[in-house]
Amino acid sequence: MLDIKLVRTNPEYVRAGLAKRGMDTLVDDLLQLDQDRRERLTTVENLKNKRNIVSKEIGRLKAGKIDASNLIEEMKTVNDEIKRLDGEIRELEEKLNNLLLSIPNLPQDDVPVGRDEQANVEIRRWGTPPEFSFTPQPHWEIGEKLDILDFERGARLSGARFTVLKGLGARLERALINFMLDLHINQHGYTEILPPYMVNRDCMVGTGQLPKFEEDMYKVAPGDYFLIPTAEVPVTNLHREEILDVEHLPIKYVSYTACFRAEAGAAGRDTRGLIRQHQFNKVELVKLTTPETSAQEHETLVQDAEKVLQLLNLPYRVVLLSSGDMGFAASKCYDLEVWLPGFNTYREISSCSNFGDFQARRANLRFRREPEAKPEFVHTLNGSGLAVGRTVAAILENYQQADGSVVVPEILRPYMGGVAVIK
RNA sequence: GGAGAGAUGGCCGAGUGGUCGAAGGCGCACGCCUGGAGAGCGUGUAGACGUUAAAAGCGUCUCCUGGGUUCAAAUCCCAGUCUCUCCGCCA
Repeated sequence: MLDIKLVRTNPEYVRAGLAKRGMDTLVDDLLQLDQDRRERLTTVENLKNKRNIVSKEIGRLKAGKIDASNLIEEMKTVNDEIKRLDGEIRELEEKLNNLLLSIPNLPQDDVPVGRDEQANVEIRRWGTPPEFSFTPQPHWEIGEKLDILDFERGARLSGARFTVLKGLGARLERALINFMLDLHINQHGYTEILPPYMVNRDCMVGTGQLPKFEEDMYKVAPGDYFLIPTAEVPVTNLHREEILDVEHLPIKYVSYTACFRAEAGAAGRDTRGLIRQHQFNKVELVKLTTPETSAQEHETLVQDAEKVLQLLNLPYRVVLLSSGDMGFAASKCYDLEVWLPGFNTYREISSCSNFGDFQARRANLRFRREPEAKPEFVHTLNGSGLAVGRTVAAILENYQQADGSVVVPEILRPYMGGVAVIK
């Protein structure tokens, strides 16, 4: 959520930022609602002040057995006016708040400006795409032939975009989850969180999924629950409504969860394979930090995610997303794209974002520098470390051999009971 | 699912209609004291919003949430959420 005070004091800056996202008509609406609200607020607060003073006077008179009925009558008309103004203010605040909740974050200054992924900037590449003496297969064909991925039965159980993992396929998924968690816990200093997979509406508003993207979320029938689309939601909201001690920052959490996405707008895209599923596994990194350190923490977050790909020896590149390609809540975002030989291209496997105070303001997530200091909003960051299903796809495609078998990356073998080849 | 109890400041806890944003204690900060520490003593310790260029000051709101009664609500009424205890069910 944008800071209404920033809109008020620096509307041109906000207008310019939103223009980079391809929207600019909202600032005037915000200013008008804000001004209307403040005008009425000043009036009604003066009336309430009067009411408080007179009420105390009435109390004194009654205590002294003196008649106060004329003052009580006067207050009745004042109360009618207060009630009317309070109603108007409530309406204006609701409009203002709804509008603010539907406006995306402003891009940081070093984010490339553009309308879509065409304007993204490649930052660096790591590794060399493997050469094959045969035509590399897409992962779904490899997985089906090895009888470790079962798309047909996934569809029978649940429908399109659901997959069953079997035997060493299931084992590989589980090995990756444990490998990633161990790496981030032991080498990168994150604390593991295993959160609920269903959260309430407040959490979804806090991280920015609601109110704008409700149609992409799975809603659970009894109660007002949502299936989490990413561990970002429960983990970022863990400290909502809290004021954290500055010496506890940065807080670094790593969390494995299943993720659930309706993919409502993705009909016809990535219909085969593991790339786009309604349910998938992900290991997520989340940081809460101070404003002055968030840019640096963002860089190290990306490096922590890259380390997974490096240890698995999977070629990838880092891309800085353009203003038009970034997610709603992000102020700056790097994607990691892994090389997929079956697609002959790089595909997103991790998205690492700095949200600034955008989510913190929604979730009322603050910290205090000194015991007596005024609370400030933290900066929140997160990134996949990594999407597990896509990592399975990347391993199958990069490590495939002419005979249809797949070599297990060395670092995973201890997690696979020593299995070196899936055949 | 049934029955009951409860929700007050960072924490504990008092407060059943009127100088209550809230006693007291703990914790924390600063000062005094001390060779130093502790004890002791003193002072101070919520947040949001509005007014302001900003601060100070002032005002409004907040005692789980949302409505209501009243000139006046932590306190009375209604609805909801959450926590705890007992019973039932259950991996």
